[in-house]
Amino acid sequence: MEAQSVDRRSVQRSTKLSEQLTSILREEVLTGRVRPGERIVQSEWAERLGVSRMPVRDAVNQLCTEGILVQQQSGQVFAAQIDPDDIRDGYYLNAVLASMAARRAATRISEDELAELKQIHTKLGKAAKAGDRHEASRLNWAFHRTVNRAANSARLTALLRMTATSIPHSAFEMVDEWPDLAQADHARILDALSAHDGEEAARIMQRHIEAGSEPMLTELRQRWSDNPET
Amino acid sequence: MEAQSVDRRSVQRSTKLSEQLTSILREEVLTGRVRPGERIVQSEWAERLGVSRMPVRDAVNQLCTEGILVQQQSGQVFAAQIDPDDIRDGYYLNAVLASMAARRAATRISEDELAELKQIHTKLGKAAKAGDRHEASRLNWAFHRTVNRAANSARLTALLRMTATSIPHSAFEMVDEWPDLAQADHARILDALSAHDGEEAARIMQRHIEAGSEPMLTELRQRWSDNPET
DNA sequence: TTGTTAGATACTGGATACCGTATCCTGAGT
DNA sequence: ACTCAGGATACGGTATCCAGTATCTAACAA
Repeated sequence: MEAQSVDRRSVQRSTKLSEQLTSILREEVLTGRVRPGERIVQSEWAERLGVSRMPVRDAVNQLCTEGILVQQQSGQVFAAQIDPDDIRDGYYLNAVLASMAARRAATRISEDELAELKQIHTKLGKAAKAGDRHEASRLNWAFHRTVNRAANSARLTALLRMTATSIPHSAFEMVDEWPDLAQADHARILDALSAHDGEEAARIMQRHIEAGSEPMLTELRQRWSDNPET
Repeated sequence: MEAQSVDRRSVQRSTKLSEQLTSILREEVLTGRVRPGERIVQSEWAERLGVSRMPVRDAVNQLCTEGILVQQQSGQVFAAQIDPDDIRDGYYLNAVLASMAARRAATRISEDELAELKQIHTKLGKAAKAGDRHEASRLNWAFHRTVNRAANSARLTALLRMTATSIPHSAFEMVDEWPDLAQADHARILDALSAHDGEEAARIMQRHIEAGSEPMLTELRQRWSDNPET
């Protein structure tokens, strides 16, 4: 809970300050540094982070709609109680949304986008062979982002963004056998998209994401049972 | 697009101004009064609605995370293109979330909450018999809200709130045979919850919501095919 | 001692004014 | 017709201020 002011000059022009604060606060709650039920006071965090109240306000609002924070009628805001089930549901929901996106992408995807997807796919294969996990992870996210973008739905994109917040970006670097499984799934997804077969694409995508999240969930269950009450 | 300032004194103390504005703006976009792709300028809407920029800012942010509005890197905000598939997906997603909530409610629900649910259920039955559709609709929402609350997950609640925005509150008053179907489903859900059978509750809940949305979706498809390009 | 009430305190939502910056638009010059 | 410079525009953020309300505290009454 010590001071950790935000360095504006470093990232500035790219990201909005309120978004940085959203990430910081979300992390604080999700990692338990801010305890469940703890009250969040805008002005305190503003001072602590060395910013004005407004971007904190925006961040708090955002996290309330994400369900990371909870606002009661009085207006006071508290850290939500997040349990393993929430994480599990979050992953599953992400799979459902990604599957919807794949279905829609199949009917709308252009040749250019297919080509881009194939390129990412082969690059990912090379990175995996070379054992470059970081690059593989990056390309994996690029693959999925491209499919989601091809779905061409602002609403789906927004919901995916929300559910994705519970998934660590480095998640796939943890699992050993993941790259090979992913490559096989991606290939099938690519086929389904090329054939414009929405149902097939949706089916594979959902299984793909659920399978990918499984190792992380067991890992999480492990940690939680080690440490039942924080 | 004419002026329609907000009357504060009417609802005031209960709802935040920014939430009222969120509803208004969402409605404007969803009904097409604000055309897809049309630019949203905070200060214009602030003046039009007779409020300051700030609550408009909050509303715009909220709608961006809902995917009703889209913000591009430049910072400019535009009305999203919402198509029938988005609505369909929204309903389905709502069913998935409600099903998750039911599963969790089954394991956690208290005797008090079960009693409350039963009370709502019987009241709904009476209202339906009496042909009071408005009251029946209200009680239906109460029923589902109670189940969702029993799930006791801030995160699920938040996501449900988001998906619910695409569902008109009066939706169920439109469908003739709905009350009887709903009563039967609700009874089975109640049984599953009483027996603390999560999987059963989840299964029925999902089918229940999907079935309930079907008539509205055909209605929507109808309207859309009548009027293919707004 | 316990319960109630009145006052002090603190925090949020909102209004207002202002600044720096990035984008866009427009028009002049080539 | 094209490019580029400069102005207009709008957004994010800061700083203050205010009103309403919720919570806390402490005195007072039962």
